[in-house]
Amino acid sequence: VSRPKPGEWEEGNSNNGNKWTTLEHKGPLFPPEYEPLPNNVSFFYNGNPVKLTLPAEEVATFYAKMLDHEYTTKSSFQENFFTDWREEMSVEEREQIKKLSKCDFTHINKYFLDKSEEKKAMTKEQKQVLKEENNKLTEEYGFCELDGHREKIGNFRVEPPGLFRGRGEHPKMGKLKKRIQPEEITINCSKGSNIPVAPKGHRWRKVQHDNTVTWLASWVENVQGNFKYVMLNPSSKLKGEKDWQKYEVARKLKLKVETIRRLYREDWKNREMKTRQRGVALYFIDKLALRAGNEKEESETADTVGCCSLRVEHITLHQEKGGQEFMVEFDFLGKDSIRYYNEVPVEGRVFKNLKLFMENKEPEDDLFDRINTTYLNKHLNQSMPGLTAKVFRTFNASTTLQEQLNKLTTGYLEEKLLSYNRANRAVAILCNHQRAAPKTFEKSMQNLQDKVAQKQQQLDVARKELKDAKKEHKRGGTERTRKLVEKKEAVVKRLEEQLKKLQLQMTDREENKVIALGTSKLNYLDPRISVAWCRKFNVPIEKIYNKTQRDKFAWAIDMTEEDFQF
DNA sequence: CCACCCACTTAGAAGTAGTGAG
DNA sequence: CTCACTACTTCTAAGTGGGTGG
Repeated sequence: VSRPKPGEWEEGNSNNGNKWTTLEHKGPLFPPEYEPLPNNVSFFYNGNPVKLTLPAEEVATFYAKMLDHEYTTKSSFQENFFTDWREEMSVEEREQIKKLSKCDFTHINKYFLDKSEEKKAMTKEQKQVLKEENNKLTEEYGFCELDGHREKIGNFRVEPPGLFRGRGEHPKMGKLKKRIQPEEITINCSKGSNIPVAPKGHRWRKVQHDNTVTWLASWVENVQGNFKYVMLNPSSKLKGEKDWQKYEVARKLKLKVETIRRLYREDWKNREMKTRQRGVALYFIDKLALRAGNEKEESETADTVGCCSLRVEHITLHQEKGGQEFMVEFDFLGKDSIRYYNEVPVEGRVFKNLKLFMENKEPEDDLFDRINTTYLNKHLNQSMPGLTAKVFRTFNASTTLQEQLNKLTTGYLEEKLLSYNRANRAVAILCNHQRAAPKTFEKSMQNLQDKVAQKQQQLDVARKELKDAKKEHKRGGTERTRKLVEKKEAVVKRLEEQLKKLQLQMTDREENKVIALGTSKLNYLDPRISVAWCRKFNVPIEKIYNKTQRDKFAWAIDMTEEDFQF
């Protein structure tokens, strides 16, 4: 399939706001109907088995499946679940079941555990059959036709019902996420196309033909009232083009950033408080890659903040700390309730301004009380069309990667990769990308450690053997002893190499404990930087991007620009 | 302005498949 | 061949930011 190259995208259909001309798809795929529990599996209340009505039973299974999850130990999860569960009960059930503490889901839990064991224990052939069935569904529902191209859909399945799992201290955790009916779903496709057929006995909420948006189907989720969309996979032209544009905006910022920095530094001395706050907020966003920090609905969501929504309690000023002047200590929960902790030396003027912003305020007051993200973005847009707060993250992340990669040395492939990963981790640290340490982390480190020890031992033995061989050769040098020395030398060399590689691998793993090298960084790093680096240092692209990533970045991997610089 | 609506990107966790050592 | 572990994929929550209308 021939596609326009990124350079040609600009002139393409981006001007008029239309996202496509034709769009045809099969509609989203619904999760299977609820399968009632067999009669020998019981829910117990107050020690007695209780046969639940189907709707109540289904919700009970959601909880039962999560019994060994930390969520179920949290009181707000329990309370939210119980309240919503009771809504699904019959009058009689509601009368009978009044306390979660008297509910016993362990039998149901065991039933599902056994079931998953059974599934694991299936024969190869049975598993193959299941896989085939799944492939068939993906083949049928997982693709659409957009402007004559067959494109992969990102999420073609309707989200199944379950219990809401918020991140952090989410006030709505445990609430029932209801089953979505076709009657709630809006379909978006082109006028003349084959309209998706709703499941038997059902109809869609609405079928529309709006080509100014990119989604194929949408519905409103009941827990928070948010919109949910079925959209294309990142490998699609539509998403790829958008991604490319994002990096082009970031590159444009690179040309302007010095001017913008000069301007916000000027703002620090402005007589208006609002302007000063704007200047300091931008400084944080630029220097620390903080997120913009939109306001969010209190008590509806976890208490997290970004730059503009920082509160006085989130920073501590130190005139002097650790031998450095004007230190600001940040401690707050950001997106996904990931903790941001940082001690940063700032310029005297910034420090003075922060003091001013905090004067006569309570800890829970906004630090930047005169500004918000809309105001900030409007201001940024005046400096450069298309510039918003989030562009700084893309710009700073990509710039950091480029700088790190520019100072690389050569060596073994493993050494190059370690350096590459380190450059990536520098970005992850900048963006505060973290993850919970994997449960098996310590163990896997130990395994590597053991491997290293084993290799070291082999090496010791080999060295000893080499020494002996050399001795023997010295005593009476023959062709045979010379060959032996050569052979032993080769063995030692090979083992040394293997040991070194193992150690490199171990270092990499260790450094990867909490600093995520997952998918997050991919959102900020212009793939052309990495592709150019691979070419320059003769590293196969598969070593740094897996299949999914290569699909996503096909537009960059195909690029002809040999010596791309961000 | 502000509140709300909507569409889209970004994010870590969870789930699954593949792989390599024993 | 099996099983444990890892690497990859999927899932969906949680952000950003534009628009609109009062």
